[in-house]
Amino acid sequence: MILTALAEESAHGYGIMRDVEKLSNQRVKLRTSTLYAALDRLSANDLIEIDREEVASGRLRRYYQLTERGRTELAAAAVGQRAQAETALRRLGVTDLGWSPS
Amino acid sequence: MILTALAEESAHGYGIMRDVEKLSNQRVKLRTSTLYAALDRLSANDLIEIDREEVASGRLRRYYQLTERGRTELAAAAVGQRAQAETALRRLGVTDLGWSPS
DNA sequence: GCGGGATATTCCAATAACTGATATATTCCA
DNA sequence: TGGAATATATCAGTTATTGGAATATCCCGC
Repeated sequence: MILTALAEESAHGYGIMRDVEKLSNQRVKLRTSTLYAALDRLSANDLIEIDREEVASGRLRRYYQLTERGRTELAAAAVGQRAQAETALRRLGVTDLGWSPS
Repeated sequence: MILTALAEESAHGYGIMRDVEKLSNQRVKLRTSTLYAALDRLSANDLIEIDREEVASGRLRRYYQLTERGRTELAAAAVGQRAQAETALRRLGVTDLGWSPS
């Protein structure tokens, strides 16, 4: 979800938090401790990298962006997850296969 | 993924393991320790329950099935994940939106 | 002007989850 | 006869998440 939040344009931690909430229809709320730790791990694994740092009104803002590897892995994961979700719905016999991506 | 594995019919641990591998195109391999602990947790959370136990050739086989709650939560999660995957692909500019659910 | 919520990151201790390994036991195939 | 597949259990060690507190500014309403 963090990678998805960064798929369109670079964002900083707090912005990612808000986007992930929106993406999940408020069902997933990242704690700051989870988020910043995840950001560090994703950086260490070369899936994201620092785009730039800004200081706006005394507050630091560190913008992250997807790396090429992050882009590739997100695409692969998304294709897999979509297929898995379809399988689940088909197996459950859910007939309404409509959706509204945000 | 465990819930998805159980969406069609009840299955036992080892069968779930194989199905999850298949569902994920071999990308996710559940370790036995992960799997059986997860099964215990899902039971405790009333998402799955024991369907029946069999003894086939000296080996125990414990079949699990989704509870009504498990069914509902899986459906909700699948709808959410599909939407999230679509968003990711759209944001990445992936134009091939076809898929082949297994 | 004052409290509260939003913005923004950092760090900690406690809890939860996953990993890798080992154990047990049978069946089937080469 | 040795290895892979089938099946589950359990343990110690690592990794990840949680919930909280700390720090600081800005904006809104009252």
